[in-house]
Amino acid sequence: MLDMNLIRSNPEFVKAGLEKKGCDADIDALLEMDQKRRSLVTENEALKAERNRLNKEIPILKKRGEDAAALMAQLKGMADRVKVLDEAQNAAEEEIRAFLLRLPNLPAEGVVAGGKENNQVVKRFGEKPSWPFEPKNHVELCAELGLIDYERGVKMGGNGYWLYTDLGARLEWALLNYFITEHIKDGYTFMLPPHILTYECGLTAGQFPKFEEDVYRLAEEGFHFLLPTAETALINLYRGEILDEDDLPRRLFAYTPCYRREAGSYRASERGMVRGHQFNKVEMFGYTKPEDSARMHEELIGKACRLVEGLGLHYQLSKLAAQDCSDAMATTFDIELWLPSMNEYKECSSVSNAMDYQARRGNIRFRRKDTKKIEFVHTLNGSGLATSRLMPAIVEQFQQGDGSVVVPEVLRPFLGMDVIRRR
RNA sequence: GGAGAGGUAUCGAAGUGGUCAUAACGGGGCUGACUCGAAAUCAGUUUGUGCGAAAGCACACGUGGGUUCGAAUCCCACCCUCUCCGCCA
Repeated sequence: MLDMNLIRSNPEFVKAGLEKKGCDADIDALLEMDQKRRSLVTENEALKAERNRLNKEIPILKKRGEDAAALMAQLKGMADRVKVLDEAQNAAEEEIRAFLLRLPNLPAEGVVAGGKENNQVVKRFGEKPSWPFEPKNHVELCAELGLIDYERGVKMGGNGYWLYTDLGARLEWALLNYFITEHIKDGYTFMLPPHILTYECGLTAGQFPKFEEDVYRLAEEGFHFLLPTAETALINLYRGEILDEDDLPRRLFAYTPCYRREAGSYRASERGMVRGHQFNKVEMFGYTKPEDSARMHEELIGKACRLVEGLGLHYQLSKLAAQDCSDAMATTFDIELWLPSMNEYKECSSVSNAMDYQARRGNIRFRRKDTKKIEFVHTLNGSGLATSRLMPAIVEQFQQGDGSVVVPEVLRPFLGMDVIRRR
């Protein structure tokens, strides 16, 4: 959520930022609503002050045994007017809130305009592998090596699901273990949150109201949904709380499956595990003071890069253009893995700084020790990492002529083998 | 699922229609006094949001409505927590 004070005091700056994000919301209309609201508040509060003053006289009159009927009749008239003003004020506030909840975050300084085509590759690691034989794609490799059972996965979950079998399950688990171990080494705190969340969680994260249709909603009274990422849970850890300055920064990570409807199927172009309705992810999450969020963003990007580098995979790091960042984020860097069969780089991590956007939605604040002032925290998140594109990248990039796949060294202790072979 | 209890500041908790909700009482925190220092003791202090240039005003007793001149208090709906019983991994 954007700061109404900022919109009021610097509308041109806000408009320019929103335009960069591809949002054409009518800010002048919002300013008008705000003006209307404030004049209602002024009128209403003056009336209430007068009412409160007069009301205090009633018990005094009564105690003296005097007749308060005339005063009460006068106050009755005021009460009716207050009721009308209250309703108008509530309606105006609700209108503004609904408007603000749909506005995306402003892009951070230095984020370029435009969409995907303007993303900038800021770093490359490794090289595209080449082979003296015809390389296979990951669907073939995973099937042949018995890592994934696509058909039976679909039998269980329908289109968009797969089943990790035996070594595939163990490889997946080894990846997760590797990430978790590294995060613990870095002093991050491990969390296992609920997978079913309330509507309020999605609202705070910035996913609702816009993307209500993109999550799996449970058919029951109220609104509960399966989390699309652990970020949605972790952003709600301190919702509505005022933290001590000493509590910051907070460095967290969580493992959860992620459930996404992915309406509008990409299946034809994205085979295998590149896009599914359920995938595993370890998510890093940070809470900081405003002045520290840029530094933590660097830290999270560095951590995500190191995890991929540890696996020895060729990737590129991209700084996203404004319209490729999701709504809630001010700036985002993606780690994109090379998938030889697709001749494309595919995202396996997205590391973002939401600044105070999510904190405002969830009212997450902290108190400065010296001034005692309360401010919104900054929140950051990043995959560290999502596995569903790692396994394809690993089997494709590390395949050998005999159909086997060399296991990255860092996974060997967890998997207990050096090479995955056909059996 | 059944029965009961309850949601008031940083914590415990009083307050069942009025003129002290920043809110009794107690604890904690902070500041000061006393002390070589600490403990103990004493005194003071300790919510957030909105509107406003400011003074100040308004709002908030789980949430949303209702009754009333006036609601923490009465009525309705919803949310949450705890205890006991049942069921279950």
